[in-house]
Amino acid sequence: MFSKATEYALRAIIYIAQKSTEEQKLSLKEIAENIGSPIAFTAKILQTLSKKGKIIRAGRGVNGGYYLVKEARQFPISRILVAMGDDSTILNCVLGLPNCSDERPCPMHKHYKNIKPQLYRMFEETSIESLVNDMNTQNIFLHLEQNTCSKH
Amino acid sequence: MFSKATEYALRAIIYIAQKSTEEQKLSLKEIAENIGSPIAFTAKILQTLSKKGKIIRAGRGVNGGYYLVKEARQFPISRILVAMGDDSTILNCVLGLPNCSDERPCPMHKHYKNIKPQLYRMFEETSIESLVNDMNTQNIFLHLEQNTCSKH
DNA sequence: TTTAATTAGGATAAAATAGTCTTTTAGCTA
DNA sequence: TAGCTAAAAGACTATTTTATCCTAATTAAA
Repeated sequence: MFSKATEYALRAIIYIAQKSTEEQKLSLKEIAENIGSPIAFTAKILQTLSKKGKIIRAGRGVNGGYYLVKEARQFPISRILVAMGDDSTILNCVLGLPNCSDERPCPMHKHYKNIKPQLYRMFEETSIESLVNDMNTQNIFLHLEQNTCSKH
Repeated sequence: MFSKATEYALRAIIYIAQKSTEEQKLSLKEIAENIGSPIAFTAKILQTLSKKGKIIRAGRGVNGGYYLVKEARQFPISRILVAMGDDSTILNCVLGLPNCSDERPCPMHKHYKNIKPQLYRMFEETSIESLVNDMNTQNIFLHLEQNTCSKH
């Protein structure tokens, strides 16, 4: 559905949002390890989320690291997609046609027209904060490991 | 949502399904022009849809070209995604996590769990034939041109 | 049986995506 | 201020995706 970079970005923001404060920054290493992403690639992504997305900020030097900017708790998840330049999935026609609309529908349009706004709203109306709240009150994690046993 | 190759494949199958019969085959050139895809790349895609997907067949030589295999009219659209190896979008977790499920939900899971089956069913329960029927009875096309004027 | 039309298939190229490595910059602390 | 630490930045590499080109194989028709 999204690029690897966007998947890592979504996981990183969720991890940072849950664990960081301006006083308790998270190192690149900690973040990369806990979201299962390559460390140097993650650095690139975090720079994008900082510079373009203004979702996180970085402190350098000793006790440096990344933390979520305060206002970002209210940001919708779509903000991450936009920062990563990867929001076409929730905006475009299934067949990739440039003019698909109710007025000029493609063959898939009538089937997708009720799903697309749900997808859009999922990313637009879910805030970073709400995900963190869910994680803090329910049994929700970023499960990285491959599930080998049948019971858990 | 899908790769370029998959988008071209979906458009190609829809075009072929609407216009071809075993007696009226369509040339590569005609198909590529009408779905707005690069001709040589389209050839590769049509080979995949023929060899791996068994959705179309090709006749070579004079009066050769592509046509939909008879049984393929009943095939679901998902068949094209599978042939192109691009069905992960309708199967995977939004965050790309390998174990995401009702039992081990990721933070986005509860928001996506009602949308994903709709997406899945859209491709699984819509047949190639039904799209052609819609196109033949309604004002539905593969609109390729960029829409410049405001009225149409 | 030659010729023209047409797809098949392999080699190659270009662009985008994914990922690494090295040097520079900034911030903390002794 | 010197020295350590961690991110920033840019160069570089690898892989995948997108796309092109050329030759071979196939087939119908002249």
